Formats: sequence, C-alpha cells, structure tokens
Amino acid sequence: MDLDLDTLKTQLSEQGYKLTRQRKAVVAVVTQAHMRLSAADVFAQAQRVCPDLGLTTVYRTLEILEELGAIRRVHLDDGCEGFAPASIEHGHHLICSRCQETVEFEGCNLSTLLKRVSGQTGFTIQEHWLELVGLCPKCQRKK
Amino acid sequence: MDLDLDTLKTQLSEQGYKLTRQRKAVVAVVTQAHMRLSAADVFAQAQRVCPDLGLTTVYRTLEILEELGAIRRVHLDDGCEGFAPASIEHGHHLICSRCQETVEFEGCNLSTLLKRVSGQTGFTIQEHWLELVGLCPKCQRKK
DNA sequence: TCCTAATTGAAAAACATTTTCAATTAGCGC
DNA sequence: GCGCTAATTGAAAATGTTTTTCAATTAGGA
Ligand SMILES: [Mn+2]
Ligand SMILES: [Mn+2]
Ligand SMILES: [Zn+2]
Ligand SMILES: [Zn+2]
Repeated sequence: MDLDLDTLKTQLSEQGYKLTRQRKAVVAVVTQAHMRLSAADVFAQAQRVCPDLGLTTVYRTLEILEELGAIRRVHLDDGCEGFAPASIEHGHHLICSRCQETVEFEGCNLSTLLKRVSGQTGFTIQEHWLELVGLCPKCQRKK
Repeated sequence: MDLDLDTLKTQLSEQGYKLTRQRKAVVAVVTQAHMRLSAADVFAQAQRVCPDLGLTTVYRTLEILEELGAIRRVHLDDGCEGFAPASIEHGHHLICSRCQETVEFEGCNLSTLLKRVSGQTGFTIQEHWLELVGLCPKCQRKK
C-alpha cells in the first residue's frame, strides 16, 4: 500500500501548489522511501535528480507533505527525529533499529487503554503517539 | 508515586557521581516537577537555587538522570522535545496540551497488538514508544 | 587537611531549522 | 506560444539548541 507518486502530485496541484522541479524531486524521494529519513537524507537523495535544489526547499516541502498526510514525523530515542512515508490515514510506524526500514500498520486498538487511563487520571485524551522499534526480517537473519 | 529526592541523591552517590551543588539543584527541580520541562526550563528554575549554574551542566545532569531512569524523554508535535519525571519503571506519559501537566501511567497492555503486528510484518519488536496527549481536569474546566 | 580525579562554566564549535530577500519560474489568460 | 504575476526558489544570515573544549574549581576518600 505504497504512497503513489502521481496521486500525490495531483493532490499538490489541487491544493494550489505549483509542481516545481524541486518539489517533484522531493516527492519522488519520499514516495519511494521505505525508511525513516532526515531532512538532510531527503536533500542528499533529491539533489541527485535536481542538483540545484536547496535544503530550505526540502524543509518547506516536507512541511507541505506532512500537512497532506503523506509523511509522518517519527521519533527516535536519540536526538529525534525524522519523517516516514504515510499511506494509512490513522497509521503508526514500526522501524527497524538496525537498517531503519519502516513499515506502517493500522488498528492500534487502544480504546480500552485510553478509557482506563482517562478514568484513572481525569484527563480527556485528544491524541496518542505510538511507535514500535524492532528488527526487520532481513536484519534478523544478518544477526 | 512521586520521584523521591533523597532516594535519587543516594542513587547518584552509589553510582559514583559526586553530589555537587549544581546537581542537587537540577535534581530538586526535576523531582518536584509535574510537567514537561525543556533543558532551558530546568536551567531557569535551578538557577534560582544555584545562581552560578551553567546550562552545560544541566544538559550533563539530565543525561545522567535519564540513564538512571529518573526522567524520560517526551515528544511533542512541534519541534520536540522535553523531559518528564519518571517514577514507574515501564511507564508512559500523558501530557496536557494546554498546561503541560504530566502524569505517568502503567499497564500499556500492548502484547496482543505487538503479537499481531509482529506476525503481519515479520519484524521482531524490541521496544515501543507510547505517549498520550489530552486535557487535564483543571484545563477542561477552564475551557 | 591534603590530594586527585571528577566536575564545573565560559566560550567556541557544531548542528539543525527558520527567516529574509532578490531572482526565478509555473501556470493561467490571452 | 507569449507575456504576466504571484508563488517559489536558493544563498546567506539569523536563530536556536546541543556538544565540545579546556583551564579552574571542588567533592569526598585517604
Ligand atoms: Mn493509533
Ligand atoms: Mn521526538
Ligand atoms: Zn532492518
Ligand atoms: Zn492542563
């Protein structure tokens, strides 16, 4: 259930965004990615297709893609943080701690937990952040 | 189930850390806190007790406290990120989006989910990262 | 009290991200 | 296709955060 390049381009147009060379390059990188990427990662890869790309534009484009729900911010233990492609509306990410491969999953099924915590604390719960870290099948074999 | 100041001091000593004025000030701030704090927040508060404290030392002390499990890094939507006091071994945080008040909860009960995702993806799951955002009772009333 | 390794803060360096601004360009109307 | 114009761009500067360096200080055991 990959993110589709053309769909995303159409979406950008429809939202009134111009389809510049630079944006196409960033979008191409992001839609093909199966790993967590930092802004610098995206920059490095997209620059191969579009040599006069600027890092500023990468930041600006990632912001737009996040608004569109095409990528999701992910948090990692150390510094934090990166972006991972998002194709499921209410999805969460599972990230390989060794190679950074990223897969999405849905059905987080937290309602029982949320109800319990809400009852115990008196808080109203607005959103949740869930992320899993593990080893992908490939990396398990390499161990 | 608050973090206990003296217990934490003892723990520091036992680990071979010197109990300096600066560390005591940082530890005091952190153990009393009921909110997410940035390094700068901790600095500002601890400086009131220890005026010649340096921000560098705050960063160094927070690192130690994280190792000891006395605080936990938390992630917020915007830039990310801060620290919140941790008194439950395998606890997670619930943070008020309005006043930043933070409470810990335990029993995240994800095993069924983890098993399912593991089966579907072939990943081995090593850790999970769960954080809830909502409105504390006080802030609900103010709304 | 003395000694020494641990710890400190200021300053500089390293990084990451955002803002500014003049130059460029995508896409619309013709 | 041709121009027009508002959106977009990249370089540079600004901002903000965290880490490193290093000489001076200090906690705590002998
Ligand atoms: Mn969810
Ligand atoms: Mn984060
Ligand atoms: Zn892997
Ligand atoms: Zn609140």
